Amino acid sequence: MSQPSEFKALDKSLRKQQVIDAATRVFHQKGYHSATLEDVAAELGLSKAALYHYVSSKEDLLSHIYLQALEAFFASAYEIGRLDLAPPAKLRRFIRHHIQQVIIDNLAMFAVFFAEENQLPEADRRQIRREKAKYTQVVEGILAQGMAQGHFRPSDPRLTAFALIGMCNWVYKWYRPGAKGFDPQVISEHFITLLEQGLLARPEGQAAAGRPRELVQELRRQAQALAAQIAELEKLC
Amino acid sequence: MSQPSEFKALDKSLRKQQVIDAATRVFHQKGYHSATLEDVAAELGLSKAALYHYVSSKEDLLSHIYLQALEAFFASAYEIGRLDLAPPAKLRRFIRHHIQQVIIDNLAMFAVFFAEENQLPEADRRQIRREKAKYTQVVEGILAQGMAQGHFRPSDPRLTAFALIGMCNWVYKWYRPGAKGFDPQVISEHFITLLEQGLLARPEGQAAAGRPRELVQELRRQAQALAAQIAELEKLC
DNA sequence: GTCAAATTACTAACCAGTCGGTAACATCAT
DNA sequence: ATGATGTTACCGACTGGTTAGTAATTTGAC
Repeated sequence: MSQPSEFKALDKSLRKQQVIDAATRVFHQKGYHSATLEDVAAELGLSKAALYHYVSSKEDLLSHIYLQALEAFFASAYEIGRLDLAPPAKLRRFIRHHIQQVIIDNLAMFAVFFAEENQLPEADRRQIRREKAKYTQVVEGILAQGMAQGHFRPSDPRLTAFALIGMCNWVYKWYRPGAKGFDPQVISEHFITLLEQGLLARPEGQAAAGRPRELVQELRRQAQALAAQIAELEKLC
Repeated sequence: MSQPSEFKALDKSLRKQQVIDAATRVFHQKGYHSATLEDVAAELGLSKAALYHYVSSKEDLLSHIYLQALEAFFASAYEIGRLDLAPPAKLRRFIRHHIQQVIIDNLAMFAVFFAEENQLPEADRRQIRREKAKYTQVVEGILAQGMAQGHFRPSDPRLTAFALIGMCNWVYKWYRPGAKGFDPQVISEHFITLLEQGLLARPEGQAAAGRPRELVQELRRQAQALAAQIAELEKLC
């Protein structure tokens, strides 16, 4: 019968997942190179040699972590990008998903993902870079669409995407699960509001003046940026 | 005489700095643990043993990098925090300084700083954590002040500080000096405008300025208003 | 009894740090 | 100025500990 062997197979892949998860925790805590396979084995109550039943090398272990991180990235990103929603709503969904389901649900995984890219062989590294670029492009697409439809203030979509993704990814550096601290939902909504509304108080921008001289410089720069945006748009008309 | 010995001392500390800089580059590229002292020595055309004239251990080398990173952090942060400026102007200065003089001027150093904290002994780690908290508090202070004075929309200053710092720190992940890509000044001003104004188009959150033609008109109006503000302020200077 | 899971015991490579030494140069008493 | 004495900057060769990966062997579930 194939039933038992399927059970076996399931068992084995389940165990393999446990090995990967243990490695993720250990690599996160000690760093990929400092961590030994004995550490990983100890985390599971196994001997080092037993790990080689499930993975072929330490590097293979790291590759698996990266593959799963990419899966987490793209689990819903594409669908959100393709949803039939107005860009602001799309963006809100994306941010909530990225902060909560991607980063916070996989803290250790992304700590490793962001830290150990250079330990991978060049071929894998190139793939990772491509996939990251794709992810940025999803955000860029939402932003560009929103600007074209007049929902968002016009600005360079790539630079804005970098800002947004950086703000969200950085969460892995300071968020600690449990107990006191910020709730994932609170973080998401705070970031969404900050991104949409900005910092400045709405009613009047007048009191916001520092020294006139600096303000003039600042306004001039804004004026230049505006002029560039106008020029660019006029080409399209 | 003490003159000659002082010259010597200067020479030695200069060489030591070269060693630290080389280590920063190598640690950045390969990671602290993967990098060997032979790699660092090769970068300088020296033998491994020679390094021990300038530093006492590999870990000591890493400590030096962290100390210098903290210096870079605080070189101007405190002064900016204490300046007699309105909070929005203070914040703009801070962001420009952080992106350009802290992160971009020391890319490799901060790549190491953000990646290798766990390789330091616990005592050093605690100090680093304290200093980072202080740095966040400078930003928090500016934000809280700005909210109290009605310049900024009220919100949790710590969470906003995390967002801001994350957005700016993340630059080290994608900024590549030289050639094509974004200019440090452009990045700073873009982030400042995004943070202050937010993403949403000004007049209404709706599709008020849907078509490019209307958008151009809207931007022209903004430009005129800006020009008027500039003219008015220049009279005061 | 057989096969998968796991173990103990081992090897080969690597690397931080040490040691003994050398060449170049400075210092200074004579 | 000279040569005795010390110092600085460096090197090649080595050591001792560590660790990825392997081989031979045991355990135990069905």
